[in-house]
Amino acid sequence: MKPVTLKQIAETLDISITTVSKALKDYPDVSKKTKKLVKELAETLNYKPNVFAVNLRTKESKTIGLIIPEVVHHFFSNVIKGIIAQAEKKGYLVIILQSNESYELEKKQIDLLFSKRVDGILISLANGTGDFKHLNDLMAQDTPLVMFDKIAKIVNCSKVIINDRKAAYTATKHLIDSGCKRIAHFRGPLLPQNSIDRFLGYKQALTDNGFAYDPSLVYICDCSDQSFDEGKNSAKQLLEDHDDVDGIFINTDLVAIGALTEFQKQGISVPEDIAIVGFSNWFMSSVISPTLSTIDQPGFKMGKTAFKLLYKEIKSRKENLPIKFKTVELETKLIERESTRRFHQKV
Amino acid sequence: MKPVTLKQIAETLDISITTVSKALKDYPDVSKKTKKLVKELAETLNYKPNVFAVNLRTKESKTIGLIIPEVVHHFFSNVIKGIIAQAEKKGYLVIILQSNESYELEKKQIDLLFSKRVDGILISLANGTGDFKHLNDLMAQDTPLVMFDKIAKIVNCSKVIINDRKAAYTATKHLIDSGCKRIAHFRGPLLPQNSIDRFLGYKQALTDNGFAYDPSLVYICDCSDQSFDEGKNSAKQLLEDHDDVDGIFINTDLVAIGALTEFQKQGISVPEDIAIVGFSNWFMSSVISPTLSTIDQPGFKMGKTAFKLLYKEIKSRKENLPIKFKTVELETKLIERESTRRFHQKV
DNA sequence: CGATTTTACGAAAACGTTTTCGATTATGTG
DNA sequence: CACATAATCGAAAACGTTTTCGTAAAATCG
Repeated sequence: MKPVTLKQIAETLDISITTVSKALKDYPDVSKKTKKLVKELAETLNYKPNVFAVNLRTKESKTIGLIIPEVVHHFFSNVIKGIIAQAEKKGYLVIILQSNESYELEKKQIDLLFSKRVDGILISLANGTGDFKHLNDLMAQDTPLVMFDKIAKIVNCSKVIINDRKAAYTATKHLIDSGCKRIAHFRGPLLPQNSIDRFLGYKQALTDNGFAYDPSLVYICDCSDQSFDEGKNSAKQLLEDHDDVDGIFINTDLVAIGALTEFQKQGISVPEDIAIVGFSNWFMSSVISPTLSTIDQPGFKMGKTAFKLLYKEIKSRKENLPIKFKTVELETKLIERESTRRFHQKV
Repeated sequence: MKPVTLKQIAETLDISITTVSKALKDYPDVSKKTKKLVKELAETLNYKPNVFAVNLRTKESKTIGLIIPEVVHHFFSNVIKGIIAQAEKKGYLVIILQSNESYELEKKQIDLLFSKRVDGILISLANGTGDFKHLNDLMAQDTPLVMFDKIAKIVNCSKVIINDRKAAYTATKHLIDSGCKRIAHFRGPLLPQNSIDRFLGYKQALTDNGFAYDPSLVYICDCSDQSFDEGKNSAKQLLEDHDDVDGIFINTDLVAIGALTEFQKQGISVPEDIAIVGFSNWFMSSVISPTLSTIDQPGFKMGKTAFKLLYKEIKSRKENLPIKFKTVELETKLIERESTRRFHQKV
């Protein structure tokens, strides 16, 4: 009933534990004969090394931690999938924790993962996180850390991101190229760098192309569970406030779809009256009517590369090589769909 | 730089390791005085017990494994969230693996988790899984296992499910009560028990209410990534095959929304021409137009209770209590929305 | 055949806890 | 004061592995 150990194999074969261990790991100083004997017995006894002992000896667990603001999220769940897939390839397991966008929770979870002695941590920051002591402490204690998507530029570690600003610029430029003359923006919450960057990209696209930036055209959506409703509400508000807006760049597909729904309800036609570009390329955006132009945000790939960076760092540390932090910026691309398909007047 | 150990505390305080360990765990046979001393020093040194050693000693890792067919899935991601939330409450961490609906992968992952010596495993079966040796082996080797949602009735372990058959019956009955005279069914793949049960519930609702069961009204959707498109295609096919269908019970909300989209495109109005009931209560179904009637499937709660059952089993095993397997059936409820709001003619 | 190198093996320490059980000291009782 | 009891403590084993280093036997060589 009890799990087989090296000791048992050693005793039944009447050799030492050392030799058994070495045989199983193909050390050169054990004969082919005994290797074969040991391996066969191990096989028939279904021997599995006790990871607890291995961890203790080797000081590593082949496990990494992942802290994510929200699991139920189309983008993040794709990231998770990418991370798990890549980790599995390298023999790593991943423990997932959810910060619920709370700084306090995030701090606790970092602590928890550290005390669990994971080999490294992958994190996408909570919106509330403005202090980074917990992250710097972690790294000071020799735990590799890489941040993705929602990052802190100040923290010195590897990162994988998209260029939110550039992507937003492209999205807004696309509205301009589509002939929009007055372009609004539904932005995300004030805190995370991403919504700031997207906002800045929007703004710069405007000014670069001779448009005046008008703060009254920027609406804030607190992208929570109610994203969809916030889209609807902001759309409603926009219609009350302005009658000349003919294009909107929206922080997120779900909010955009909310807005779209509201417009359709009020008889505003998209894209003829108002063109819309979303963000994320959520699968639903290719599915609704009109299909939604958007920025493709490669979640799965982000997960994969985030793990790859972490893996490199773990390896470097083991081999005592110098570790150099890297920031990789993943390509986004504009997906043109019906919601911006108007009379094109490219400049 | 190196982590603090009991030994270091013991040496600086000039007492034994034993006493330090006991002091930290509030054993009765150590004086308040030394307890205070030890605890204070541990605090200032930021002592964290080495989990690897603890695991080895106690033979448990306070970690459970979770195998799920697909992470990027509205229902499953809610289950994941529920599991993580409940596990965290009890001090457990969860390792997530994805089977991609593959039996082979599932088997490997069970093996992997077993060799990682997780304290227990939560699983929702892959569609392809028809053989259960890997699960029975696992349990024979003393690893607690509980299955949820996609289960195997044959395997003797705790389970948490919904009554798919009953829910489907309710959904279909609702169509009948809404005045539908000829009701189709878009079912899921042939294998998993869930789609079989939903199909059976549909069938029984028909026959119980004096409707003839017509196999030609049952369409199969292989609920993969392309669920939405399958919904569209099945809808298209249905319109070609039959012109008298006025109600459909659909295996999944996403497929239902696909069908809905196709109907709208072809000028079939929902619910007037065809009423639709979906399954899952995906948030999108309350958001599209017309809003979709559906069966609410409590993913988050399912995750929580699945962990609770597993936790109980882990505890029982530790205390050598007899373990009794339990199957808990979670309530589903019909959500009536616009897609079935016709001339009600309740019997 | 003696010297040297290879080959094959094992003893033992170490990783950091937890827990049993025995020993020592302090306290209480008559 | 002698003795029993209670209060504190620590030695040591155990969990199962990995790895260093030493040694004995076998093979090689001149």
